[in-house]
Amino acid sequence: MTPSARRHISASGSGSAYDAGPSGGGERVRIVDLAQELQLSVATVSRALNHVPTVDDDIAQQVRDLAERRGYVANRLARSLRMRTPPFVGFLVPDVENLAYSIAVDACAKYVGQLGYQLILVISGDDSASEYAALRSLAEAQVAGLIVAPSPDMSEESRALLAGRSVVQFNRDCGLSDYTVVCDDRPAFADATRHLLELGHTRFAYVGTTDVVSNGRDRLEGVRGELSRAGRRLSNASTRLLPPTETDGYAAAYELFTTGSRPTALVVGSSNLSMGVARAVRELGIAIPQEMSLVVYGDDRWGGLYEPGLTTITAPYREMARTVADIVTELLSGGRRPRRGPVRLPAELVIRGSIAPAPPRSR
Amino acid sequence: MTPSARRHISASGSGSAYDAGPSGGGERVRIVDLAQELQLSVATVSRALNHVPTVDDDIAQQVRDLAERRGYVANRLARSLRMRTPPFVGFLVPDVENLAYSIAVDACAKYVGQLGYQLILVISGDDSASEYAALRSLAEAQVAGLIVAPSPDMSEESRALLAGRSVVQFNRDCGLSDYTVVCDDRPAFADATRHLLELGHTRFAYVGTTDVVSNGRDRLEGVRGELSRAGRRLSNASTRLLPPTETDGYAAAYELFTTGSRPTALVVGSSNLSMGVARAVRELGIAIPQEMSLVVYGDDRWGGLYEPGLTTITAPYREMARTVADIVTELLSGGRRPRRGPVRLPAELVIRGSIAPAPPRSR
DNA sequence: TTGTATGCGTTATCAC
DNA sequence: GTGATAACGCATACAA
Repeated sequence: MTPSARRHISASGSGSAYDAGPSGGGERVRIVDLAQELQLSVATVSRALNHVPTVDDDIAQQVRDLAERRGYVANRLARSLRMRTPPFVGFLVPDVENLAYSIAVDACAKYVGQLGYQLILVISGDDSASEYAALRSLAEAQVAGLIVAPSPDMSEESRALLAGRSVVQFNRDCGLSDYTVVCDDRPAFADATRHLLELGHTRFAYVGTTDVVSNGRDRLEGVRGELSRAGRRLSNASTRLLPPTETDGYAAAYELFTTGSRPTALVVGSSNLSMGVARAVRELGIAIPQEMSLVVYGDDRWGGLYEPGLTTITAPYREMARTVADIVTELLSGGRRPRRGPVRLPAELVIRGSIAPAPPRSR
Repeated sequence: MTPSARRHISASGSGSAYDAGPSGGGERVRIVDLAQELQLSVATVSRALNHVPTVDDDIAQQVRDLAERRGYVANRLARSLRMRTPPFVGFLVPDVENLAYSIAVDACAKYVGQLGYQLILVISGDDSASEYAALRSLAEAQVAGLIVAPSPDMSEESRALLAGRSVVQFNRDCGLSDYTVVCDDRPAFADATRHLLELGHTRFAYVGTTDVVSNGRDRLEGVRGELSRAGRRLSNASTRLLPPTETDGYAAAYELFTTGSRPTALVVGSSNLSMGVARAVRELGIAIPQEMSLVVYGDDRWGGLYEPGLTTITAPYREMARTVADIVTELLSGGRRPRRGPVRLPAELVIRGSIAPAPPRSR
């Protein structure tokens, strides 16, 4: 019995359209099957399929025709094992709902696809144990390169897993690689603060994420720095650093608005937090911008919908995505290495009606 | 020379931290390397690594310790080739920026990860050629199952590629599989229309996507059906079916608002279109809801921010994601097959201030 | 131009 | 309890 004989066991009277192959056979067709049917060696078939020029034109055409008819699909796992060239690129993100990540993942999946790679997406949930598991599974898949948006507290084991591989850091710089694409938030937050100062505000508050991640730190420092240049400072009571969730933002804002003297200017340093803050604002019936000026962070697409419009600090999502995709592309295509060092793309401040002069009686 | 001897060529004085392995070696360590170092056979090492009980406890521990020390990472491609059990699940989406898809992708990546699979993400861009290429690459990766949000005009070749595989349709039903998770938009669109009718509106307009996809059709039919029950109909002039992009929405709305008699009630049937429409509304200074009532579709997170709030029809994204992840999970774990037939989750109508009685002088 | 034989890293089937 | 050895599907060095 030939090695492939046992393959041809499937019945002709196949079941539903979903569980039968193109020719009615459930089993995948391999090179050896084609070779047998054409009375050729696997080597010749392989060469024909790969357009190796030494193979006879007629034979080659025959092979490719048969391959098409029989619905032959190459096994990339086997090919990759033999060629020692992995077909995958990994992308690790905390979550893919975040617009920054979804746009970047989208761009990278398209780009690497054009290069013949495929993108394996893994989610860390910003949890260091899940992150390690995710990275390990990427390593097991022999990824040719990986894009990593590290969690704030990446473990040593995780870092070790990354050693010796082509990695590009995205959105967060944790010193894992020479290749990094981040958003430079600081100037935009400083600008926003300066605007608020010029509008006469004195009671500032900031709601942002924990400052161990570089982004969180930068945003907070943007506000703090500009305040201190004006001889002011952010009190601890009016600085809230939280996990980036809607509910945390809501809770923090609610408390901020209902205890002590209410701030007249509030800057929010995260997209999810912004949504929670907005909910608290609306629920408490706080008039924007008459009673309070508000600067939020994140997706700008809805900010312009209603009057007075929402002043928004927004990351250059598309540009970040394009940049990281370009770097990965260059890294993979093996040509000249991309320029080393972090690429810092400035965030943009979009001013709309949600900021206004401080109310007269403030302080 | 032993097979592995040529491996140990890397120098001790390694370069930067990013291009050296944990032990300073750039080469990956394989089972045979561990076996040689411990003077064992590859079989024993493999068994120890896989916790096969027949192996001596001491030996097993030794092996696992060494594996850890040397940073051994299994090659899943080789394992999968041998075991004939693919480690991947594929997910095909038109784009991953769309909230419905990003949430579903997120959920599925997490779920399949827990089952030891990894998710390969491919993007079709709603283009049938890219879609075919994407599906083919998934087939080449030998995916154990795949989740597909088909493009409106999926080609025959693409369908053939899907035959014989476990597939779950997501968000769009194109008759590719018994397993389908979609949003039932029709009732919500009908509800919205009924509200608008009760508010005395007579000049309706609808801006939606081309109706060849079931979703687009359902949404339009929800509006049309309710109008006809009230003895009214949507004129062709006030029905715009377009590709789902912000710019298309803007252009269509702009034209709708500036030519002929302006509608007093507008329903939008797509998230991207909604953003374009909103931009046109604001740019033309149309007062909502005084001059026009507006119902949009999509992400509801920002709709409640400002007064009067945005009446929104929103898909149950989380529930859809959870459902599709559950089905895939059941399909993969090979237990009892999930219940066949499409799962239709109803869209939700969130009523806010953007709808109001029709202005007095209308018709 | 084509066929034979070998190996990619792993697991499984046999002996021992 | 352990060790040779053969496969998994594919690509290539070498022989013919």
